[in-house]
Amino acid sequence: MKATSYTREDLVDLLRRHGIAPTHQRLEIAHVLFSRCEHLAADRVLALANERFAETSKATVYNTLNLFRDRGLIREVIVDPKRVFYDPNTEPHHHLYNVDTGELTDIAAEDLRISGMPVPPPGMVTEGVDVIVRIRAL
Amino acid sequence: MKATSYTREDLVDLLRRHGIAPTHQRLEIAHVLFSRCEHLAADRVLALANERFAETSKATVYNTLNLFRDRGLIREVIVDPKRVFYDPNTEPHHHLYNVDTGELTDIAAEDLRISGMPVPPPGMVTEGVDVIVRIRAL
DNA sequence: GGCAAAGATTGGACTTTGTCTAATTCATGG
DNA sequence: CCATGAATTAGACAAAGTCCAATCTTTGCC
Ligand SMILES: [Mn+2]
Ligand SMILES: [Mn+2]
Ligand SMILES: [Zn+2]
Ligand SMILES: [Zn+2]
Repeated sequence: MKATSYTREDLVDLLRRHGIAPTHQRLEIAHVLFSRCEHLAADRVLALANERFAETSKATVYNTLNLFRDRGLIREVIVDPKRVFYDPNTEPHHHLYNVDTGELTDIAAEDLRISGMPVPPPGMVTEGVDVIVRIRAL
Repeated sequence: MKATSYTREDLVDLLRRHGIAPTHQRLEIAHVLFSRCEHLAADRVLALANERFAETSKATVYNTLNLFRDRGLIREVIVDPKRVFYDPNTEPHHHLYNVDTGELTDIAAEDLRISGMPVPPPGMVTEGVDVIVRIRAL
């Protein structure tokens, strides 16, 4: 939940370090993702990217989110069957999901200890461990 | 992973105990879910329910899965943004997900200990905790 | 059993999220 | 400035799931 403020140069640099050509649209999308530290769905990213000037298409938003995810800039959070959330924080951490409101918040990795992690079968690796704590009113 | 074999009477009873009228289609779907202890997506349930005789529609499969879920007979597993898996095992337990093959297997609750569970804010309750261990070839 | 009311099922239209494609636009470096 | 490769785009498409109005079953009651 660091509220780091990235300059345009920072973002250009970030994309370049991940082997991504820093186009206008990609920078706008990166700005949307990294300026706030929220968990956004694609439709929100599209809306926010076009808030000032409409210049980014739906196809580009999806292309870019998938690209950023493949290059390890962002991470998907699968918590709602209706849409994928994108998380600008790729450090290991977990999630608290309010099933009533759809609000998704972070749980720091240190705050939650898991013991007894299964050893992956030979020839397989553990890609990640997601913990989702679902909460609800009442 | 108990391979309990339910008779038709058992299933009628199970549905009645959950306040569900045991119709032909619901019994067939319950049979599909409880005779094998797998994690099935809706399209698989539809295919399996109609294997012997085609008598159950897509709408009924979705209606019934949602009903069974609401009444606590089955549980959803959200692990793949493309489809929901239905789990006939509603006891607390966790999941191992093979992202290459889509195979989903159980991790017994006792085998995985979680410490530091966040306390839900006042007026909220923890509905459940899902742990998904994602594994992949290589 | 027979009947009516309540409840369940159904085909198909619809919605939503996401992907794909072929055409266009853009960036770049020589 | 131009050629070339890369990125963007509109809109068609796909898949999962929901909704609806018409029809069919089930069930409680006589
Ligand atoms: Mn912006
Ligand atoms: Mn069957
Ligand atoms: Zn997060
Ligand atoms: Zn399971």
